[in-house]
Amino acid sequence: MVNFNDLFGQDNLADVLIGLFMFFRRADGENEIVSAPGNRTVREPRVVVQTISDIDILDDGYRWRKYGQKVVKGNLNPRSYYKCTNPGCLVTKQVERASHDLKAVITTYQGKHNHDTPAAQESRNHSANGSLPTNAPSAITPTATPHPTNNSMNSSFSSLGAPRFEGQGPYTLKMLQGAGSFGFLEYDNAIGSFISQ
DNA sequence: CGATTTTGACCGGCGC
DNA sequence: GCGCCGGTCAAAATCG
Repeated sequence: MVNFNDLFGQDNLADVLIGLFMFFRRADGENEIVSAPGNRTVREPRVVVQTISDIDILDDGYRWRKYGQKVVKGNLNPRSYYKCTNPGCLVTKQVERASHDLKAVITTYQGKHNHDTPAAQESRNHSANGSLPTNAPSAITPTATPHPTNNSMNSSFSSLGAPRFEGQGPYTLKMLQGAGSFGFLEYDNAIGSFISQ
């Protein structure tokens, strides 16, 4: 396992974390309408994070236990399923690499942690831990400034291999140049229309 | 020795 | 009703 601190302390980090994009949307049942058919039990917030990394396991400060691995259609690479090991925390995440971009690791989080990050990392979490992350994995915010590796990594996620993003919550991510700042973009139904049309 | 990974089987939903 | 597909379980193996 590698955690962010380790990552940022090592040399191979050079290629590890360049751009990071997160798209999130709250669906915790507050303002979200989940009565639409086909949207039954899956209404937890989903966060899709794409990172550029050589390694698949990006430790975001939580502890995960792998519970499955599957090869999904449209992607040669297997997808791994992880669960948060903290008691009472049902957060899951799945990690897979982009179909043809072996450097792109797509991590999909589901649910919210109801506990603090295991006291392992305190990577400049200037924010008060009192209120847990609302819907964004705050632990993932890269602290170190990416390097000026001007890889024009504009792999637009046009037809991302991620299936089941149709209809309801198409969260996608796009890459920016992580020249020290990352952006949040919301592709509300852009992909949705792309698929359903 | 406990925790975690591995890997195949199993299950439920969906489309045909 | 059947088969495909994605997701989870669970037993054995492995790691630290």
